[in-house]
Amino acid sequence: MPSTFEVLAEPRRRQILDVLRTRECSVNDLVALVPVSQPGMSKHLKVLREAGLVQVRQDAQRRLYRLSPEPLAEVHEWLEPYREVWARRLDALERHLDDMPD
Amino acid sequence: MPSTFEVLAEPRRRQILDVLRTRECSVNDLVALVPVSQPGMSKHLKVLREAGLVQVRQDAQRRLYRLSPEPLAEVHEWLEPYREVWARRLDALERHLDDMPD
DNA sequence: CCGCAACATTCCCGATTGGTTATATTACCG
DNA sequence: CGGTAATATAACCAATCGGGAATGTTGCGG
Repeated sequence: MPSTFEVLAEPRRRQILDVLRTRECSVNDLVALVPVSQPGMSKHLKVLREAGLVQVRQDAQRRLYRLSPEPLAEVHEWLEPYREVWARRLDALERHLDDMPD
Repeated sequence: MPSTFEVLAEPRRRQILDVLRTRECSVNDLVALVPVSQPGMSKHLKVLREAGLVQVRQDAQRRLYRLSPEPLAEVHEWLEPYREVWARRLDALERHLDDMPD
């Protein structure tokens, strides 16, 4: 069972999420927008589903996929201590620049 | 050339970064802390180096690695629009709960 | 300048991954 | 109920990846 990080490693999966972020889509819609075959799209969507990053809703013959962003919180939280590090670095840089006469 | 996302997909590489976040380390230090052989560690460090996530400094025979968090900003920025989505969802949930009589 | 200690590289392996083609499956519509 | 549109699954392939053993490389210390 791949982690959210591994699921996001695939550029096309991120691209799929970028589309679903703005609107619900059928599989065919996504195939038209992302350069991948239909079976390939179904595979990616399965990975995204199992990671909890998308949800499906049936509409006649179509399946409408929509974003389910909760698992992204894990990534956000992993990143948090690093944000502190780079904020500290920016502070130090600013103080250093303030000390420069020119 | 792998993206930051792909580099972070590896659990052990995240583990390495977690260590380097708090202190500068030699390769041997890291081998003692992360379950991987020394050649394996050198490989991971190479990937991290080429991604700009760590920097090296030579100290006698040792090489001291330290975190270089800047590339993580890319991940942070990709995540940003999604934070808005899940913030909206939490707001909606709260409003909904406030509307419930019980 | 020799020998060791610390790392990096090479080589090889099994496993996984992403992709496509071909083939189910499913649900509507006439 | 038969056909078709939409999607999923199966089967297969090439490429990549992570891992370890063996082997280079480099820089110090005596």
